[in-house]
Amino acid sequence: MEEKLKIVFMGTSDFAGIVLESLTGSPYEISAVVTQPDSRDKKGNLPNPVRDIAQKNNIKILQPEKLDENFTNEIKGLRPDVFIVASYGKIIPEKILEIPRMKSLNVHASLLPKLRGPSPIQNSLLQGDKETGITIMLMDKGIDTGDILSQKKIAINDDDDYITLTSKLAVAGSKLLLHTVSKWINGEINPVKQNDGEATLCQLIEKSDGQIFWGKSASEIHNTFRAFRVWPGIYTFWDNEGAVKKISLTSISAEENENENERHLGEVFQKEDKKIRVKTGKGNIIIEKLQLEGKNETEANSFINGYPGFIGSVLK
RNA sequence: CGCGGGGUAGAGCAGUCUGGCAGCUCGUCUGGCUCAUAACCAGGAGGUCGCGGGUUCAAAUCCCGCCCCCGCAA
Repeated sequence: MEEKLKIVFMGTSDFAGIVLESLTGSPYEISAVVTQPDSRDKKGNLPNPVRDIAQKNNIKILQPEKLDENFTNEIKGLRPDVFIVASYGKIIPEKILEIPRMKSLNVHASLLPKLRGPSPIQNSLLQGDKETGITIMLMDKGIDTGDILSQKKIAINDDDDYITLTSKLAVAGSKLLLHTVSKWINGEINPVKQNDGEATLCQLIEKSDGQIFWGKSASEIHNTFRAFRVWPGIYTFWDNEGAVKKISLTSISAEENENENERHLGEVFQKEDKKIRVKTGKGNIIIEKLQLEGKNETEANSFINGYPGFIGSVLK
């Protein structure tokens, strides 16, 4: 009888949560889950699906502040056969990656070498791509530069946003991972080097990336909205009779082929159908729901009942 | 003690500083008008002004305590 394969899982996001969930149903043993420390908030802890799923399945949870020597020794003590990493959120030192005899596998949400880095899902949406995918690869000291074990393409629909695309990718990624792991441990896969010449990089997303530039086209702004659906969202500034307030747009659509030449960029207006529109560099954005700073999210039509001056103002 | 905005009719808001009839826009109901509308006209219903206490002839408004929602920062 051979022993069960011992996995240590490392991950933090929603994407990682779905992958972990599928591993809990696999024939392998999950020795421990490593995830980011909980960030605290006045209103309670930020959700961490990985932590929650591990808790539910009675899996040991490690939330180290630093991936230092103490942590390295703790992991060594678990004698893992393989690491599985899915958007952990920190760069993992080579010393740790080298611990398992069957190496460290990463589930990355792009078709590598395209979109290496921490935000592949958002960036595929930002670029308006029609297709992305999942790559399972071996981890090395570079960022998403390791040899590829398997890949699967996923179509992006026009109505996909960060939430739906993450879910699609995670579900497909989970399947591909289980498949790949079983072949990998049986020595049935030859890793393939990445073509570095075709590589593209994506950056960590910052809150300020969510600010809208009205000079961009409606479809570019809408792509930003799709990409930043969960975080950081998209926002703009409204001068309400001298008081400049931040407004988050929480539901919008794009109207690419309309052109209101006589209006300013960022000007808010209505047409016969009463929808709230904003002029952009190319086409209009229709605002369906929004949230004024300090207030709850509201329907755009309700908002203008209370703030009729919104129509005709110019957003910055 | 991190900084700040807010809770008033089903929805969105004004009114609070300076106490004095509970307001606006939308929705809703009734009737009218129109070839027609997310249009227009007339009329109506709908409120423990977040909760508790205090001051006052009089409190949405001033004072004290509490609850809840949200933005920023981390």
